[in-house]
Amino acid sequence: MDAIDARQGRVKRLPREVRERQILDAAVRVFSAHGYHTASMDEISDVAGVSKPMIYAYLGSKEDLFAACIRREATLMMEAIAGGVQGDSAPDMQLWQGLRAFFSFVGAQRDSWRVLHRQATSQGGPFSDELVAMRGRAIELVDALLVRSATKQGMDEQATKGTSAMAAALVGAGESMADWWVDHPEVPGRTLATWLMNLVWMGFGDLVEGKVWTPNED
Amino acid sequence: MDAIDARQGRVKRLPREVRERQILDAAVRVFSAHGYHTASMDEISDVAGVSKPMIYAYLGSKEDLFAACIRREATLMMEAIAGGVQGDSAPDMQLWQGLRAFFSFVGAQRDSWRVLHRQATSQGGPFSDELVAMRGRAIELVDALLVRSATKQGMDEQATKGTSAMAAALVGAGESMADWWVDHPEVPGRTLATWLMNLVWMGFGDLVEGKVWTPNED
Amino acid sequence: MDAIDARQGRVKRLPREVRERQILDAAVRVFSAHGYHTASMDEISDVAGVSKPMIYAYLGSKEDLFAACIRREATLMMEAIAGGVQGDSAPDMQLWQGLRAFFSFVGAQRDSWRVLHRQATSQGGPFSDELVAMRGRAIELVDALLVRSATKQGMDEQATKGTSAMAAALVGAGESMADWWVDHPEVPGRTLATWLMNLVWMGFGDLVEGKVWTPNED
Amino acid sequence: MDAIDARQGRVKRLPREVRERQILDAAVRVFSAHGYHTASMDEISDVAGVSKPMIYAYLGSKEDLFAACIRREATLMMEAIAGGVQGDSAPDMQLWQGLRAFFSFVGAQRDSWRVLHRQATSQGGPFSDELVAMRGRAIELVDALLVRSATKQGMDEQATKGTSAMAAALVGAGESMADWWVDHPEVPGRTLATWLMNLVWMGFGDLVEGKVWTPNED
DNA sequence: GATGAATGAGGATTCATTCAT
DNA sequence: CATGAATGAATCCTCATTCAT
Repeated sequence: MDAIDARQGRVKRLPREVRERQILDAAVRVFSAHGYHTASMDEISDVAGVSKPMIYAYLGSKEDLFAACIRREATLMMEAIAGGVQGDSAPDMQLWQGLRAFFSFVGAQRDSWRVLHRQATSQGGPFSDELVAMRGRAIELVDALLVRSATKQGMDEQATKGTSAMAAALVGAGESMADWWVDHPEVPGRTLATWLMNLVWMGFGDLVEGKVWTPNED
Repeated sequence: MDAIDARQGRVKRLPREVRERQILDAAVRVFSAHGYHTASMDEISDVAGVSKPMIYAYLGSKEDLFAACIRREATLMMEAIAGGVQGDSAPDMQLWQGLRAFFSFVGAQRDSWRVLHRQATSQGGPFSDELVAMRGRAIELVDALLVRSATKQGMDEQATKGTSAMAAALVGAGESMADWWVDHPEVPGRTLATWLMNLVWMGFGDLVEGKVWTPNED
Repeated sequence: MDAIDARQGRVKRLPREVRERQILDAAVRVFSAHGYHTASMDEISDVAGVSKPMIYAYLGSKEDLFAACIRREATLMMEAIAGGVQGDSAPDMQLWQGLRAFFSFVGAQRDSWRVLHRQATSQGGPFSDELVAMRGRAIELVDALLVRSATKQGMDEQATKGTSAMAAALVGAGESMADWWVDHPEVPGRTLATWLMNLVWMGFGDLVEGKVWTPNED
Repeated sequence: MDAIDARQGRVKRLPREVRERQILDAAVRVFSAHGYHTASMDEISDVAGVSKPMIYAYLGSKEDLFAACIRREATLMMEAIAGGVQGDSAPDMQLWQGLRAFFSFVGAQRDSWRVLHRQATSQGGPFSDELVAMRGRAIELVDALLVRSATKQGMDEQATKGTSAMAAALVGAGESMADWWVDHPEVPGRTLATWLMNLVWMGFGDLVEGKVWTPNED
């Protein structure tokens, strides 16, 4: 009455892997729609078509579940970006390729990823750990690009100091621009990438070449 | 502890204005520390040294209270920035002055403001209304600067299109840099302002002058 | 600055009697509109244009206040009815006069009295005391009429027993009819009185005369 | 008290249906005892031997719960009355049977039903919806009886007009008499039914036969 | 493996009531 | 006399989480 019950309807005895994906998909949807706190495990289990105990068994607590969502989505994004960048390109081309990939990804996930991103960065607790780490790695990558570019062109020690801050700025600029995109969906991602590229890369290039802006007095 | 308590008057009757300030101060502290959802009205009332009914009587619901916090803090910030910018300066100087003021303000409020900012932007609901509006105004101001600068130098129609996106990027870059600052508090705010100035302003200047970056192929 | 302040606006130093009437008027309005529990002392004080401490000083607790409302309104009603009945009339005419007065009163107070009545009879607690007493007196009066009428006509001992129950029924019928009136306001009160008179008085008359209805079997 | 507690299974898992009945039973008890507003969900859950979340999960909000109580009890009553009336009896016998059933039901539920009835009719809000509907149907049924009886005996057009008002009066008289019963429990329900029958039916019969009461002058 | 049943704990909100001025 | 200021005490409701089946 349990093992021999072959009617393939009643209780779908799916492999764990499939169940986990179902749950994560539902969780991403619900978290995106309502935010971390407002989302309820009940709704997630409903959307997933899985009972709550299963969620706890497979993914752990709500916090764990959220972290798993972030991890999965962020990983997808990093992979998308990494896949778009050719390792043997020049630094500027690499940055360009990365930006293109970034905006492509965000454009395709408009409703899910950016909301998750917001949620994760805003929660004070341990939630953002995954994302902070991911963001840190992104910043480091950009920083490496900047440094490589600068070094190659002979940037002086002094000026190098701020590259990491600038990398952070660049990443933030990208995020902010993605945000701006929500209200201007007609602009193609490629254009955004171009704008940002010009804005920051040209400025950085000037900097490397010694063209420094300084306030007159102050 | 009840009858012998000789401290003059168990309950100080303070005017509404004072109490409201107390409450807002406490609310900013608590919201910053725990985030909107996790913060409890109980804790806020404790920190404020006021009973909960007073909060509801004076500031309304939790949501109202949060909005009031955001409004107050954001207004303070905008005023600080506006106060730092001289209307008759050149665009680049105005931007510089604004950045200086921004980083000064953030530096002074390190623990409170930026967290509130995060909270507000992450909550999907009506919370962020105040802040979104404020941010919109900030972006508009920067945009005006960019446009003014570009026009003066004869930027072509085509290129002008993206100024608002770039303004958004710049604001985001600033926010992100402020975030980076948390982990590098030894860097003076002035330096941050300089970096950001160089990063974006120089790039923007190049753009205006027709030095456009374009991908080789793609 | 207190006694000599002759500007007749600021603090109206009205005699207690007037204040009490103001408060009771407001209370009746608010209780009628929202019901006892849902009504708030805040709203009553607002409507009365008097501060809450005054209410407590003059009328006591919320419960006391409600009782005072009931008492006042019920007394008005009893007086209206008593005023409409001529002591030297025949029983049937007295009942008729009473019904006329009752429906007149209810018709004039449509929005206030009946709601209060409902509230009072429904609250389990000590609220209804006033009203129950008043209602009891009304029933007694009707009962006296019935008894007088019956005795005069030589009703046998046995049949007399139920007069008090019938009086209660009559009062209830009147209340219920008044209720029905809300949905049929076009019917004049006089007509209602006639209907009720015919319904119960004629039946009672038959009873007195020995025309008793009994179930065939059962 | 924790580990050694050997009673088999601390929490009995009962099917939803059973729990719902338990909850409704408790709710009827508590609402009857304290009235809608004064009753607390805490007490209901205590009495039901169920935790509050179950109540909300199964029956919804306090308002919903109250409505469910009214609905259940009123339905029971209507069924009791309907079950007591024989469709092929004469109108007077049907009324008689209905009254008998009504007083039987009320007599058996003395502590619960009538109080609920009072509560429901007194609350202004959407509570009474169920009950108002039920009462309306009762009045319609009685009205139908009256009309049928009158038509059969050739009542004139004019007099027929007030049947619905009289039906309302009759229902109110019944309720009021049931109320009076609380203070005179020694009287058997059958007697009450007889009294009421005589009071209203005989009067109605006279009316039909043209014996109309009219005030002498006025 | 899978789930309906069950709850402890806590959170927002309201309100009658009373001081201190 | 008159009131704004202040609060203790409840109340409704929700939700993450876990058993027993």
